[in-house]
Amino acid sequence: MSVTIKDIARLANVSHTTVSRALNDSPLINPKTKQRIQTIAKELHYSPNYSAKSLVLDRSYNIGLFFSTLHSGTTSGFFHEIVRGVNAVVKDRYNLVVKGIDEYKDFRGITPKSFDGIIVMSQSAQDDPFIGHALARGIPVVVLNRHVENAAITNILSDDREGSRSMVEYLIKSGHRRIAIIEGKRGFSSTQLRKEGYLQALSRYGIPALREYQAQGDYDFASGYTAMRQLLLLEKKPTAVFCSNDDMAVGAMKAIAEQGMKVPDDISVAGFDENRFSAFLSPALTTVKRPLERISRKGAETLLEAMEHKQMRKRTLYMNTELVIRQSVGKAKE
Amino acid sequence: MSVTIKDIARLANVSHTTVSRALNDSPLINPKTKQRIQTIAKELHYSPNYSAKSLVLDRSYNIGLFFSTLHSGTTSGFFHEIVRGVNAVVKDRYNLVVKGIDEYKDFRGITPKSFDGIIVMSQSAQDDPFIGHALARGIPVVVLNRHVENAAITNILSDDREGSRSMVEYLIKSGHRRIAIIEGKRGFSSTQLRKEGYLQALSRYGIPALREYQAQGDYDFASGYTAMRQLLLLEKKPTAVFCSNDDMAVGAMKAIAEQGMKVPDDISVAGFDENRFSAFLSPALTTVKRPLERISRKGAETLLEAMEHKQMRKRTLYMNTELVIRQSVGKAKE
DNA sequence: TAAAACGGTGTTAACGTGTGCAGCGATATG
DNA sequence: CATATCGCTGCACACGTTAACACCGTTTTA
Repeated sequence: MSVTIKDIARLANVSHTTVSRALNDSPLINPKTKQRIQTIAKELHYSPNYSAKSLVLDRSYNIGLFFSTLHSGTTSGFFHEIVRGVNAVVKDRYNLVVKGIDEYKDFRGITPKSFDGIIVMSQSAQDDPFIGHALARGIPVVVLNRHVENAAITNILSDDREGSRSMVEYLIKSGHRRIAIIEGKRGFSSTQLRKEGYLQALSRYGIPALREYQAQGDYDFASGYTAMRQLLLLEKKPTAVFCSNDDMAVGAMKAIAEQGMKVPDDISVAGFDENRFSAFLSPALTTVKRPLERISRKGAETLLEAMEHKQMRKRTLYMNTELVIRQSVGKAKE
Repeated sequence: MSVTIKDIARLANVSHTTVSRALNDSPLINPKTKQRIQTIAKELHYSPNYSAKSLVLDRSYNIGLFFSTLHSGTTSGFFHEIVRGVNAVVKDRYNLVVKGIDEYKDFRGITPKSFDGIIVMSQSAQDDPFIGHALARGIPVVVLNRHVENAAITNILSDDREGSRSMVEYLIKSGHRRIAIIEGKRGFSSTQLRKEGYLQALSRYGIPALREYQAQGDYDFASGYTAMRQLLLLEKKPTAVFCSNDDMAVGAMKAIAEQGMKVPDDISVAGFDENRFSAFLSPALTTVKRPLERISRKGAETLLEAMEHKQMRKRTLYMNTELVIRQSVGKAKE
C-alpha cells in the first residue's frame, strides 16, 4: 500500500534503522548514505506514518482548541479571529482540532495521547470540569479569555472590567447620566466583568445604577434588538447605551432606527469587541478593542513553549484593551 | 504512566487479548468476564491509546476541514457556519482538524494515515493541486462550494448563478435599470458565478451591461465601502447595487450614508449570503440566502458515509438558494 | 604492537492495540 | 464410548517507527 521505511531500506540495501536515522537527519549516519536514502525516499514520495511515530514517541501531533460552545454566545467574528490567530502560530507543525466543549458527552477521549496540548477559549465556569479533566490527565493547558485559579495554568485575557469602565467613563464625560447597559450571555464571565466595569464607572461618578437600565442580552444580534426595544419603552429613556458586544450594538441601533430616532443625536450607542464591521456601520461604532488575535497568538506560543519544556508556568497575562472612538457616541443634550 | 489493556489484564487475570475483545464488546467473550473487565476498566479510568489503535486499524480518527484560506475572502460568518455545521455531524466521533490550505508549504503531511477523510471548502481553482493530492493518495474527499470535475468527488454547492440572477431580476422588476454590481474576490469561483447571474439577468431584460457599473471588491467590508464610493462618483449613478456578499453590502451602505443619501429611497442595495446580521441592519438587507449550514452538514454526512463504504460516488448536489426580501430594495423612482 | 576509541551500521526490542489460529474443557452427537 | 461441536480464552504476531545496545573494521593512542 503506502511506502514505509522498510521499503526504502530494501532499495538502499541498508537496515530500516539506518533509514529512520537518515530521514531524521541523525549525525550518526554517513553523509553519503544519508543522501542516497533521502533521494530514494523523495522518489518514492515517502511520508511517515504518524500513527506509528505517535505510538513510539508518545506525541499525538494534535493541539486542541476548545470553545465553550460553537453556538449561542460565540460570535462569528470572535470565533474566526481566534482560530486564525492560533493557526497562524501552529502552522503545519500540528493539527489544530477545533471543537465545542458541549459536543462531548464525556471527556474520555481527552487524553495526553490524543492531545499534546490544549487551548481553551473559555466563556464560563461551566468549562471548569473540562479544564480540570485535562489538567488531571497531565495535558498542558492554556486558558484564554477567562481567569481560572489553578496550579499549572497560563491565563491570557483582556481586562474587560477595565475596558468597559473606561468606556462608560467616556460616556459620562460626554455628559451622559442616564446610561443603560445591555448585558451579555448569562453565566459568561465576560458578561459579569463588563457589567462590573459599568457599575464601577457609575459609582465613581456618583451616578445611581438603576435596575431598569440594565437589560439582559445573550451576545447575539437579536438580543441586542430586543433589549433595546425594552429600554425604549421606558418613560425616562437612557441617553446612552453601553452594549456588551458589537453584535448587540447592531441590534440596538436597529431598534433605535425603527423608532425614528437617530444615533448619536437622540441616543448614543457604544459597543465592545471591535468587530470587523464596526467601522462600517452608520454611524461608525464607538467601541472597546479587545486584542483577540494577539491573545490567541500569545496563547498558542505559550502552549508550544510549555510543550517543549514540559513545564507549564502558572501565570496570568493581561492584554490591554483600547478605546476606539468613532461616531456613535455624542454629547448629551440636556 | 497511563493505564493500558495489559494493566487491566493483570488485574482481571486474563490475557490482554480478552481485555481487548471485552472492551470492544466482542460476542466471543463470556458476558460475565466481559462485565468484570469493563468495570475494572472504568475504575481505572482506562481510555484507549488512539495512536496504537490507529496504527493497527489503519485509521487516524481525523477529518480535515480545509479552507482555501482563513484570511482575506473568507468571511467570519461563512467560516463559523461551516465549522459549526460540520462539527454538528461529526460530534466526538472524529477530531475535526481545521486548516487553511495556504498554511501548507507542501502537502506531504496530507496522507490517508493522517486523515480518514477530507472536506474542502473551496473558493477557487487554486485549491485543485491540494484536492488532486488528496485524491491521488486515496483519501475520500468532499468538495463544498465549488464544482470540481473529477472521477471520485462529491460536490455540494449552492447555485450562485441562479441566486444572483433571480436577485437582479427582482431589482429589475422593481423598476431598476441602472444596476451596478460590486464583485467578490478576484479568482474566486463564487465571484465569477454571481457576476454571471447578474449579467444573465440584465441580458434577459435587454439591459446593456455597462462596464462602469461593475466594481471590483474582495468580499471584505472595506472593499464594499471603497467600491461604492467609486460608483457614487459616476455622473449617472446606479439606482440599485447588487453586492456579491452581505459584508460588502454593509460597506456599501456606509458609503451611501456618508453621501447623505438614503437606502432604499435614493439607492437600493442587495446582498448575497444572508449573514446573521443582515436582518438587523437599517434598513434590513434584502439578500440571497445560501444554505451554508445545510451544505456543510450534508457534506459531512456524505463524507462519513463514503468513509464507511470505502466508496466515494462522483456526483454534484445543488442546494437551493432563496430570495430574502426585506427593506433595502425599493421601487425605482423615475 | 596491543589496546582503546571511533565512525558507521545492524539486531533486537519496544510502544499499545487487534486478530488468526490453536487449544481447552464441556456438551452434544452418532 | 469415541468423536464432533461449541463456547471461551490465550499465544503469537502484526502495524511502522524509534532507540539502546552490540558489532565490526579502521584509526588513534599508549
